Amino acid sequence: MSSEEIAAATGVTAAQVRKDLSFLGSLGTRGVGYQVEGLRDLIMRQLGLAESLPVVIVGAGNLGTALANYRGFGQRGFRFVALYDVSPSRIGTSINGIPVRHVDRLPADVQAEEVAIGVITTPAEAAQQAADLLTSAGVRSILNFAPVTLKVSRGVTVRYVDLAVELQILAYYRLRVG
Amino acid sequence: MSSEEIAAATGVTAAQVRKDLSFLGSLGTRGVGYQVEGLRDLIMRQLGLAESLPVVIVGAGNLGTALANYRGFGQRGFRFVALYDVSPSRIGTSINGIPVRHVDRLPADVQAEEVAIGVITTPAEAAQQAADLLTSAGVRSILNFAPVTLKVSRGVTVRYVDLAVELQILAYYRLRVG
DNA sequence: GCGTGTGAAAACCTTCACAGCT
DNA sequence: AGCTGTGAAGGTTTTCACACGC
Repeated sequence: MSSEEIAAATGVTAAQVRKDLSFLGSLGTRGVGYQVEGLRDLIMRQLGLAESLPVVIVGAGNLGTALANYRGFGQRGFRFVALYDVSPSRIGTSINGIPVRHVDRLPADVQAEEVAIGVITTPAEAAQQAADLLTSAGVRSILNFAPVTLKVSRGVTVRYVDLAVELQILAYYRLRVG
Repeated sequence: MSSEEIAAATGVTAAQVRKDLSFLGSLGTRGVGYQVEGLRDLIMRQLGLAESLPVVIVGAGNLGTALANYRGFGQRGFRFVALYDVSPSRIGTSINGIPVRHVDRLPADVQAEEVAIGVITTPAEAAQQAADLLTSAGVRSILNFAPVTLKVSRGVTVRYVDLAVELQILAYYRLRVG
């Protein structure tokens, strides 16, 4: 597959594809193109995702449930250990085969499974508590869906996904370009 | 509130706050700082979000439901008109007061309500169809949660939120920085 | 001949640092 | 005295364009 074809399939420019891939080595064959399957494996290995990375989800509401139900995380290199909540009606159930447990059990599970990443899908009010719980259990990477800025100690990486912000960005382009 | 304080609250640098705001005009008072309430209103107006922008959601599964249940879109400048699905068990119900309708009704609703933005929360297989439906109804901005690249005509803006990619980005930082 | 790999150029974005206003 | 507003510097990312290998 040529860089041109990869570009068309992914919505990036061909030059960008070539530059980016060049950082990982000379992966293509001149005059021919790239072997996509090989690229995929190499990139997964570079990300440390050759075997699945364990992930926990804090908050078993609609969004947490949506994530747990989302197929395809397996092939993308992740494995959900459990969801954590405080609501008695949720605890003890399971979603797509993933158990819902009381947040009290999170620290032990994180230790046992060597969980590297935590996802926060709680209401905004509970997000900081969730972050504190995760970091004190040893999680150093957090994906936060709650619309609040989290205070975390140095060395902890937080990535934010704010659904309203995504819509606002679209609203912006609508006026400029679109 | 000073640029320093805004920076601390949002996780950006003070210089960045000042530069960004400077593009909208001379909004602060030297020696004093910014009036946050006024900034908020101005930015909302600049984004065309002074009065709520109508949005439709295609796909009333877990993720669509999560979005519909998410409070706070009102204050952020958006209003969900309806969710659309094809499952008879979902059609006719409502989520957080937002009706779930058959996708056939989408074009008429988009026209009637002058919907500007569509959100795709369908399974991957149905996402392209959803995009075609939205664009032919006149929607020119799409927020896509399905993990596929959409083919859309020129003039249509698509923004992607891929939950697995977000985790992969975290996995990357974990190796480099974290 | 075709498509990669890559220096060099261009575009873009962030940070610096300080003059100037309140 | 304190904090904004902003040119200039510095840094990063993207695009260009073409020599080189298959």
